[in-house]
Amino acid sequence: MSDTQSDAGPRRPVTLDDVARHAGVSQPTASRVLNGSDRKVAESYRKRVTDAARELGYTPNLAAQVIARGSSRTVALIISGISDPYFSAMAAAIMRQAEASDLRVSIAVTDRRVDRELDLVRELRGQQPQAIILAGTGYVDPPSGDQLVAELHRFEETGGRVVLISRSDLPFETVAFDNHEGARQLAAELATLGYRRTLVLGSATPLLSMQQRVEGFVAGMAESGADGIDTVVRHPEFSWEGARDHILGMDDDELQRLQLVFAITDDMALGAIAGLRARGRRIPDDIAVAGFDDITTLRDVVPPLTTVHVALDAVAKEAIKRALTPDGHVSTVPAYPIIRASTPAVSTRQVVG
Amino acid sequence: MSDTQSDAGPRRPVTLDDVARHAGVSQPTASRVLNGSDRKVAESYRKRVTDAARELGYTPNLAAQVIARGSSRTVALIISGISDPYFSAMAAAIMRQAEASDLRVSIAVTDRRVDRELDLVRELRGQQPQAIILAGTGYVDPPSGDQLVAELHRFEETGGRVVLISRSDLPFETVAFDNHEGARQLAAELATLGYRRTLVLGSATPLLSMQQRVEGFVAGMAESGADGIDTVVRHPEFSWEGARDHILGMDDDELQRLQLVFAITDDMALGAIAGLRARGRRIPDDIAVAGFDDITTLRDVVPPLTTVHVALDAVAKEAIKRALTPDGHVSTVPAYPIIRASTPAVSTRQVVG
DNA sequence: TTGTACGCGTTATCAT
DNA sequence: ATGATAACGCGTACAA
Repeated sequence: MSDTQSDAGPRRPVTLDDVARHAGVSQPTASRVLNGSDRKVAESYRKRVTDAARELGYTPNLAAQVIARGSSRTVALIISGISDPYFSAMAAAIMRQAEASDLRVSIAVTDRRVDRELDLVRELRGQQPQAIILAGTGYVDPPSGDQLVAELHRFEETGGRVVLISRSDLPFETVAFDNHEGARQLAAELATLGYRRTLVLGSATPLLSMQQRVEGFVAGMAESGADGIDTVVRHPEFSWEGARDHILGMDDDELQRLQLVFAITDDMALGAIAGLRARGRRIPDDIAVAGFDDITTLRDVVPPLTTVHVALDAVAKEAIKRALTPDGHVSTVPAYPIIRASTPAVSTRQVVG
Repeated sequence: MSDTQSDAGPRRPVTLDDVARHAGVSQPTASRVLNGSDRKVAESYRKRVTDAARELGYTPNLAAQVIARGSSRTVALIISGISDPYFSAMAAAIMRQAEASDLRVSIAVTDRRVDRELDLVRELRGQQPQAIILAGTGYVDPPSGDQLVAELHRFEETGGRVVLISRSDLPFETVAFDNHEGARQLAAELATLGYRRTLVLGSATPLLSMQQRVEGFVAGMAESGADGIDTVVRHPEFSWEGARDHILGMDDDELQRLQLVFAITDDMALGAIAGLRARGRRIPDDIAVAGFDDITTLRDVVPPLTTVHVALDAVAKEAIKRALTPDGHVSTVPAYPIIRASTPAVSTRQVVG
């Protein structure tokens, strides 16, 4: 009461105690009115407290609540990046779903650095989140896998939940989309369209879900039973640039005889297109291209890119559900191919060069 | 020591106390070793503590640290969305810079709902962050502006910092990029290229920075002094769809005589292109298009889109710097036009229709 | 250098 | 229904 509104240096934030005193009630009562769930407070008191809170501009100190309660209505999301259209869509979907369940999301980014993942889990564990969601990268042969598992187990032991998205490499609840099956179906459809000689652009970084896409595609092509199936798999750097550079560095003859490039992500497919164009190939007239993910960016790409669609909203919804209440073990969200103009039927296509 | 590793239900997380006891030292000593900055602890003790911590899998309870310290090495970022390529790039840049300063970033999304902004500030204030960074939307005539300002002031009074990005509508530290000047220069260059009859797609939502882009562009065109300058400004919904739909709904005659569409964001420019193509116009043969932001997506767009580039990294760096130590009041990061193939010189262009 | 004691803002337990 | 009082996990004077 003694300090004026003037700029008297950083003041202490308004606490529940201040509110209680201002309202002439005890601190627990104020707590019950403002934050507690059981509302057994007389109307007259209730009003005085809410008024005081508004007047003083009270905001509950979240940290204090977490400490006192022991839980935190927060989920921690560990994701490889956020500028990438795919991951940002994933993050957005998760935040949307989380908000619907009145959950805060704290995002941590690994930037594809393997060891960061372990550090982040350790750090996030300190936030006492309801759950830790690991989305994105999942290495085929996790370098610090044991430690990561140990850390996550500790988190589970203290009541936290661990949810994996698109990576079944660790022994925790997993929400997967069917990378293998999606790629397999895509290959099947493309084979039907007449494609035979394909370059598959995989990932130099050994990511499990990406490997599944490669394998699914190769299997789909093989299963088609068509004659002359010829699928070459390469593993450039896992990025737009990596795909483009690989195309740029290709042998001219090899490029010439190719009918189709399938990249394991749309991002790489777009990089491949950039490379192909730089080498004077027209799409789809000279060569067809297909990707995976069905990112939003595709709406602005010409020609429309054939890809595999993943229902990110469904994934996010399931992930948040799992984060709140444990379910079975692995659930799979379907992924299905969408054929667009970048892969027309081969028969109707001019044979060039 | 008495409990086994077995699944005996959710255990209590390991606390500093546990570590201290396990190491046979006092709790403050453990604190000094693991978290404190002054390292006046005997080497023998130090080792015992770190060993115990590792063995037990100790992680500091962040909430408790925040409470005890009163500060939090966290900045809160309030942003309109995260799936949008522009905002996700902004968020990514800020996270990158923050990490370099050993700061956590907690992201909150408004989804363009006006009132959310106020709610979020209130809520985030409870996290006791070092700073609150408001990026993105800034309304010309803020609906709940006074309350927002009051809330932010309270935050500042308690030692927090407020940093605005690209919106000088509120009386706080601001990192702006020169929307007006960038758009003005763009218009000047386009006028030089021979463009006269332009449709400007602004925003139905009254966003200050967007208004500046419109005004800058209009001014730039007018200042060119060229004959026949004819600039029409429209305000469709502020989105890809809004821009596309506006084009789709345009009068045929009006569309016919246009030479150029300038949209205040690349996102809208791409929507406009979609609309123009749906109406059978080729770009840039029939009509030219320019945007603003220079989002990453543009690398995959054909023809390459003329736009205004903003150095987001510089913006983010400045914002984080301000978040840590107050500076002047407003600093401006330059924005400069990049002419690409979507706006060729008019003289070299076929006059169609 | 190390330990004791207390405070941070909140919720929860228990009398009243 | 309300108010003392004790946690929660950690940092930090202060004393030893």
